Amino acid sequence: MNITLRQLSYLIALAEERHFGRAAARVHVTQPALSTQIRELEDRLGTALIDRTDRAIRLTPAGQDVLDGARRIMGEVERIENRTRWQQGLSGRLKLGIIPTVAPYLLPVALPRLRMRDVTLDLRLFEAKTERVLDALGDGELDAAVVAIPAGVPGLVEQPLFRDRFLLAASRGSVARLNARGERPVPSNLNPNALLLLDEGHCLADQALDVCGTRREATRVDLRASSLPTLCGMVAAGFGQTLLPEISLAKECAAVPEMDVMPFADPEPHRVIGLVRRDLGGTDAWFTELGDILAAASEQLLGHDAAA
Amino acid sequence: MNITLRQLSYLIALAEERHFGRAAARVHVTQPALSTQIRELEDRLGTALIDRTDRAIRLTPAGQDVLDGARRIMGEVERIENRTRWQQGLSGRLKLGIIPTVAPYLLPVALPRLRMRDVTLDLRLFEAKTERVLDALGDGELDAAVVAIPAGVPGLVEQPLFRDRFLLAASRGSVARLNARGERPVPSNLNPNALLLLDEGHCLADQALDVCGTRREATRVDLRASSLPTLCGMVAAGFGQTLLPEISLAKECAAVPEMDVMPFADPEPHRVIGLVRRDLGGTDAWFTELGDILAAASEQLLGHDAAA
DNA sequence: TGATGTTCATAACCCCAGATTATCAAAACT
DNA sequence: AGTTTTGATAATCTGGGGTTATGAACATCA
Repeated sequence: MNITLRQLSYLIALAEERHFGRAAARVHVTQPALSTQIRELEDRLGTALIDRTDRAIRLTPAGQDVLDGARRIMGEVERIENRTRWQQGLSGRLKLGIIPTVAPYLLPVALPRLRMRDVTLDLRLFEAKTERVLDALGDGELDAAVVAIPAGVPGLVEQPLFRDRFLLAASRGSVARLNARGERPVPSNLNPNALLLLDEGHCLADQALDVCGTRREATRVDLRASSLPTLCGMVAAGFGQTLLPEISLAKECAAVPEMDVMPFADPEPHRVIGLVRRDLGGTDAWFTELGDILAAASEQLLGHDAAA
Repeated sequence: MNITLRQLSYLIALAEERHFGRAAARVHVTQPALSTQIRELEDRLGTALIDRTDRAIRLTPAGQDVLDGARRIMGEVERIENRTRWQQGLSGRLKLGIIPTVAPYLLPVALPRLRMRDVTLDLRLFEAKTERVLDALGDGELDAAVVAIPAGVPGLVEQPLFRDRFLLAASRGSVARLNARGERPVPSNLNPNALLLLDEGHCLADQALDVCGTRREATRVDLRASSLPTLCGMVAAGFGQTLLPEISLAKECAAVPEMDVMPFADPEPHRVIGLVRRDLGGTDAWFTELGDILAAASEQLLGHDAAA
């Protein structure tokens, strides 16, 4: 058998985690798989690379030497991938992550625009909560992702796409009553107990809690929706009120007529949706190109220029 | 799927052969296997690497770029293998090629000596004619080989092991008759028609023809042995005479008592057996160590110091 | 111009490398 | 001693990558 990139990448993971189990998790395999690959690398090279005498994993001198080479090799591999993959702009396969509170609204508008730009583009979408999207991005499973920025993860490049205002959503009656008073509501004055939120892990829920100055414990924990349409349904049924991102309005208001929205008082709370990618130092023409298309889509969707 | 070293090595072969079939042969796979790997590399990178429009294979600019990276990577891989594999001297797995006119005589003496030196050594032997041995060596399938030197192949390092004299072998009667004359035979005076040789491809046959100043066509082409024991049997049965390497004498003379040998007149014809390896610029302690053991074995076998 | 040969791509099938789950053994805590 | 943690080993299954057979495109030649 021959030495493989797989073995080298496992070695790197092991050297950095100093633990077989964690290293295995990092490269998304089970611990025995990693163990055997390391062992095979060792007898291929005829040398022990890992010092197993001690409890703590440590590299032998030879192991350190191989590790250095492995790092150079994997770096060169990554360089190859990045130089070639995108040098001809936005084409080929593109794996894009996107959060659930944006995807169903932005994509129907953005996808036709992408298709218009390049019919050969093979787009693979990955819809998941922010954390999983960013993990996948960090692992190189995704080429880029649409999330709320700043993501607060080092090593990522962020490009703002649009400013997404939050609006108060409630039943028609409640909104009419508020309107009658003639003043626009203030987020921090909302009754936490009547505030409906998305399930845990959705950044929108965190952002809503943030702008309201509330903690999750103060809210109705028995009523958490796993998607915005569900949440809107609950709001319309009079279970409470919530914050809706502007990007969802057209679709949700049409789908749930018993719900109404109204803007908050200035300064209006909002989130910024951006396109992020790993910082690889390569050309980023494709990245800005993709960003432009998505921004244009949001502009069409929001009916105005919401450049963040 | 991920990019692999296999794909990169296939790309290098293809770039150098400029031909799918030949490149496939070079890496010891069939043409479809190489084709699919190249294709997979291409769609992994999202770019055409090979310009197939023309009849002649050519790399696209991207292909050239990837090729450069691939070369760096494979170089680094090889460096890793050579640095680690032998840094602790002669141990671990050792793949050794050896020609058939040396193997059965040298090995029985050399193997115990190797084992004595290091019981952990996992020795894999490959017995084949010179050409195949050198091919395997060049491919990196072998770590070293025992052949007649100079091998005439660039990029190989040669270390002489011993001087192997050729002696005239014939039936007891013939040898007795020659001895009676009181003079030692001269190779170029042998009757080509009575000269028995090994099958084609054995370097010993070429060397015998060389020292006799004869061409193969002049010999009895209907009597070619595929091994020295067979050849000795033919000689003993009175079919003709041949040249035997000194290293084979003890064994063959004992096995075939009806055969006898006598030395040639000075300057005695001979071949030099050497240990060869690829020139990799790494440490060669293991190489000289192995050479020393083999030379000592030959010394024991030939009963004298035959340092070449 | 049709026949033939060369060359790369594709299809169908097969096998082993490498994954998984389950389990063990040894060391490090209670 | 009992429990937990961690890496190694065993048994098993699957997909990547191999092979052979065949197709399609193009060049070459009678």
